[in-house]
Amino acid sequence: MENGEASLTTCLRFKEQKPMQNPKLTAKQRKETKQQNPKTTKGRQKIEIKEIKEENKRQVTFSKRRTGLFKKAAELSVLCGAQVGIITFSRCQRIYAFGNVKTLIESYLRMTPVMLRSYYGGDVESGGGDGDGRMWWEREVESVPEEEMDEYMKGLNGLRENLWARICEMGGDPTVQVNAQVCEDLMAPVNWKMTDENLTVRNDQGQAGYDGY
Amino acid sequence: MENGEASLTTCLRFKEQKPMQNPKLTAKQRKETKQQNPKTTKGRQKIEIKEIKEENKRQVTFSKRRTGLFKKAAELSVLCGAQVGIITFSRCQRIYAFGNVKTLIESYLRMTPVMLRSYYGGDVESGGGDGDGRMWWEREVESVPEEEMDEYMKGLNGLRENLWARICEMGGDPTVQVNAQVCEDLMAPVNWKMTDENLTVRNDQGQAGYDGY
DNA sequence: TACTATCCATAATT
DNA sequence: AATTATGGATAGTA
Repeated sequence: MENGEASLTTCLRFKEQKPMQNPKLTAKQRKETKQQNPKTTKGRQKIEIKEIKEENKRQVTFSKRRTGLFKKAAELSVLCGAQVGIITFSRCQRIYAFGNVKTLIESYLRMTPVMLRSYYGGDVESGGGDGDGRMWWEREVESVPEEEMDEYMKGLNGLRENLWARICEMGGDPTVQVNAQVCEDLMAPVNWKMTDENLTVRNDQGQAGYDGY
Repeated sequence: MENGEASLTTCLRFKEQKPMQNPKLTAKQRKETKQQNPKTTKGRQKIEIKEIKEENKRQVTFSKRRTGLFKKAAELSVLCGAQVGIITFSRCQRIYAFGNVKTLIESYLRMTPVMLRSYYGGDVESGGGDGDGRMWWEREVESVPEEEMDEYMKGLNGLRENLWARICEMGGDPTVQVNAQVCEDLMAPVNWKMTDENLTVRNDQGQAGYDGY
């Protein structure tokens, strides 16, 4: 740990040589003495990337860095004409989302081949289904021959279960639907303005002025 | 446009006073002259946040900033014990994703009340369904009374269409399923290591060494 | 919350 | 791709 020791030494030396600030001085006095001794804080120090234990510090960091992350995402989107969506769950499962998350999720799922598979029948029949270019689960109920009806029902039922299972895979009671206020079209592709209100999505009505973590 | 003029002036002055570098010098010679004249480039300059027109420059910026964004997301996740997922579509609809996107999407959808509504029947019946605490679409086919079967079928069929419609809402041919190689569990909560291979998700097999945008 | 010194991401350049 | 100098994000403090 030569590195750690080195930075510790630096830190101590700093403290010994320059006591940060005389707490007895008023703000005005501090401002006046700035010219002679401009160093009033240690400024930003390097931190190790590991979980922050202190609850309060962690909340502050989460708030600051989340804001920074969303700002970077907005810049990336504008500069490069890309769509960017971010979903964040804080420790206490509060959602913070950035971008047109709903649309992006749908695009994402559409490009994910595992989405629609029959629960009972294994993989979706490849090659376009039953001769008319549609998958079996795309056919009208009325077009299913009577003799295939039972199998079709089973498949459809399984598909429904499978979809629901996928949605609820994370656990928890599937019948409980948290009534989240979900922002959906936050980010215009150009001239997007960054405000905390635009960025932050809350599960409940947090008190104003308290970030809520 | 005082600002633009000012920065232009600055730029010109720099060029006039300090020609960046003599192109005739070898790398070794440049390194040796560093001590006398340390300024060899203009370094990072301030840019306006607007769409980059030059294709090549935009690709480079997208690659750099995407990497930076994902790194920030990883740090946020580790420092604050939060789950973070990012979905990015480049201009040419190439997916780049970060984090356990699948899981986060499922959580997100679970907290979104609009997910499951009957296509025909309007809203899901509130209050727990038909007396056994389950929604109608959760019931086994076998438990549906004969006289309700037709309506049930219609509802189920509608539900299926509704789900699929939601998934495909973005447009495009729903039967086309791009075989995306989707990373699913990229980010361990702690000790997560940042490598380009871990971060980048491609829709196709790009040539090695070419970022592909 | 606001400030400030520091450090890191990245625009420009090779 | 690699390098360098700058600009902006942010850790620490008040």
